[in-house]
Amino acid sequence: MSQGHRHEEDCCGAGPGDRVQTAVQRMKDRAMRVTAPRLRMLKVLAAARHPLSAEQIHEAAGDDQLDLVTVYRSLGAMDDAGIVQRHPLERGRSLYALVSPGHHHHHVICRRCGRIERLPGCDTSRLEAAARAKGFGDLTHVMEIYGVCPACAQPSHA
Amino acid sequence: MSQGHRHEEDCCGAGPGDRVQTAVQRMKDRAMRVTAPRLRMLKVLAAARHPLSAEQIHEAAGDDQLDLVTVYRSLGAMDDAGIVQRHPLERGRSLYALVSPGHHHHHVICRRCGRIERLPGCDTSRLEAAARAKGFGDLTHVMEIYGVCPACAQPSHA
DNA sequence: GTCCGTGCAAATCATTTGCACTTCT
DNA sequence: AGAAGTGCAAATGATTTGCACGGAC
Repeated sequence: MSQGHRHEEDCCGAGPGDRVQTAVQRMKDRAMRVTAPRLRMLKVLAAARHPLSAEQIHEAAGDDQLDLVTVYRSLGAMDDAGIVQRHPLERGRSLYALVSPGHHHHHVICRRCGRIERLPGCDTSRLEAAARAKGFGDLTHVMEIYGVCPACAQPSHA
Repeated sequence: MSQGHRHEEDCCGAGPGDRVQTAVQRMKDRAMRVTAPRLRMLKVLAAARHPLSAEQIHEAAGDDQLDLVTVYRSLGAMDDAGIVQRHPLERGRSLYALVSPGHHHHHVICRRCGRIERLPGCDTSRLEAAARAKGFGDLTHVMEIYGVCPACAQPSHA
């Protein structure tokens, strides 16, 4: 999961700082405590250009600065609060990303190297409508596309 | 990863027995061995009207008739062969279902009671096209919708 | 001062792997 | 015969929980 891309922010609007502030505000609204470990996590999440695993967040935040268990617990709380979005994926792993309202999207994940890229948009409305028609409510969805990225598809790579 | 469409009759009127036979044939084509444990699993899968967990398959096939490990290993092999479709879901669990060519679909899963219902169709073509445009190949996708089913939404149920 | 959040250790749980043995083909 | 499949035990790896302490409000 290492490649030295350095892209500040891709497209629209809010920089990392703003996103942290927004998240902090939402935590306060929810009567959640804003602690040093959580701020570290938020900074990491705000700077990330794609979803991260708990382990990656732990490491990026300085693994000696906060416990992995705390990362899991805080991510759980933030997920419940709608501050981060959890992306459950194959083999029981999950990735987490700060929620950007109005920027719902999904990803392609390379089956071999784990590289992740964002895909624009989401076509689930029809399926969600069908689910709603069956009487289901409070809908959310999980969706990831898996494939082999260009680099890994290179014959020389085999 | 190719699916050879051959009999149209499989599509519309296939009973459990037919589905087992189709799966057996595909296993033979792939030089996979058709063994007693695998036949048991196929019968269970063919009779199911929704995806099952490895544990459920193990139990339904007679937990003393085959080992849980065998269930996992065979499901893995059948998944690779495109005979069963694996539905990875939250918390590291997976469900498996016999593949019905031409009947690709997804499900709604009740977050509270685990009830599963089939939803018609799949709208991922646009996203897969986007992934392909980014150079990714050999695409597959994971997608499940989560919600609260009518029964669990009942106030009296709380 | 209260609670929520944290750290550390130990526990879970679904799934995987090593190895020797059995059984298809 | 020989490879593929199986069973049992033990390992893995991500995530979770128990409990006592510490810090945010």
